[in-house]
Amino acid sequence: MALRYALLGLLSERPASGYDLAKAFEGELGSYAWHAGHNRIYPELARLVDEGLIEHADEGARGRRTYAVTEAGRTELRNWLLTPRTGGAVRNEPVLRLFLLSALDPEDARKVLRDIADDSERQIAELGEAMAGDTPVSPDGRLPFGWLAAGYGLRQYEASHDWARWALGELDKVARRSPPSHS
Amino acid sequence: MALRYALLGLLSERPASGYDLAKAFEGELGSYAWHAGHNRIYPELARLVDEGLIEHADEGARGRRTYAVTEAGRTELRNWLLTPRTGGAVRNEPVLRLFLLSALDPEDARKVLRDIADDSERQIAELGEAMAGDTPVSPDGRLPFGWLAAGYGLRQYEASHDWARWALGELDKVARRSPPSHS
DNA sequence: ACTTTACCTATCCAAATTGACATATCCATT
DNA sequence: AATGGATATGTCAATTTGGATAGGTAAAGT
Repeated sequence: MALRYALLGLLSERPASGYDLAKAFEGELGSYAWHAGHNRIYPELARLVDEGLIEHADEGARGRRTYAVTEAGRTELRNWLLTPRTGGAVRNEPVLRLFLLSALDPEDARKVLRDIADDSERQIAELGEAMAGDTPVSPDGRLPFGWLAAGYGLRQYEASHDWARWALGELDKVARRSPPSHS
Repeated sequence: MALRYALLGLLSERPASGYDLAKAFEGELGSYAWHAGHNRIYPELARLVDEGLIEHADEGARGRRTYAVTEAGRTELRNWLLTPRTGGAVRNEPVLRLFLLSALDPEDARKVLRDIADDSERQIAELGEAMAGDTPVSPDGRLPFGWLAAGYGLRQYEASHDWARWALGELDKVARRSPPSHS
């Protein structure tokens, strides 16, 4: 039930076709928040049109059809965003991996943690570069889509990095207290 | 396809019944990483037994049946954890909300951001308390389940908190540059 | 002794989701 | 003019999922 709001949100930034929307889900949005392929997008767009939350806006080349949010759609999205949801659906494989890390023996866990630390470091560098410079301005007094999200991503990666290094330290502590069996 | 690994992971900590496992998913594991109800757990346990990844361990009162991981299951879990997966399934409603925040006008966005800041502050206090004290030790040289995860959660909330306050600042900046229309 | 509560496993069905398949157009290169 | 790649929309069967429902046992309270 969250896909529809993702679509409404994307369309509220600017009108787009199903294809455009599918592209959007391949970026950070799809990697960190919610993913959907075109096979789910097209049917959902049809439903949204039925319900009057979006409307057919334009026709382009190759059968391209762009959609735009209606006033009703904007209201629906706003209501959803302003209603604090307790316990929305969470299904996050990367985080599940972290939860299960204790199932590995310390050596293996260390390897995974080092990978996480390296990876997050890389992402931090990338995002930091992308966010360098001044706050971008939008003519309508809003921050551009993605700017806030990028800031969030950056902080998440920093947190992951910190955590991985801390966890490595914790493993070391435990190792010192109860050294490996071959001793 | 990740549920099975969650189950293998939980069972590798200690043998448990389907009921126990369902309970485990109601805690932090289910809130932040992956959720499953008993209606999915029982069939999956049956499949895992079929495939020889877990085995029937014990029979208790009230028809209680506990399962334990087999050597094959342990290997399967280890392989999964050590194989860095690019783009595992992510479906995270709370984060989606953050991505869509730019769709709100600044006033509404501020309200949401303040809620996030308040909420994360509360969570930080809770988790910080839970983690106070020394690193817990396990007899087998492993960190107990949940300790690493709790550390991760704490850092995530701190990142959320930072982010929300930063985002509020960004909104202020934009507001100063292009003041509200009623001016 | 009786009742309530927690424990414990199980299945059914509608809805959601995925992966694979299908089709067609436009554009750039050769 | 032919080829190939990116654009673009759709469908369908098989699986996964979630909500509801069902039925039973042990322990604890009264």
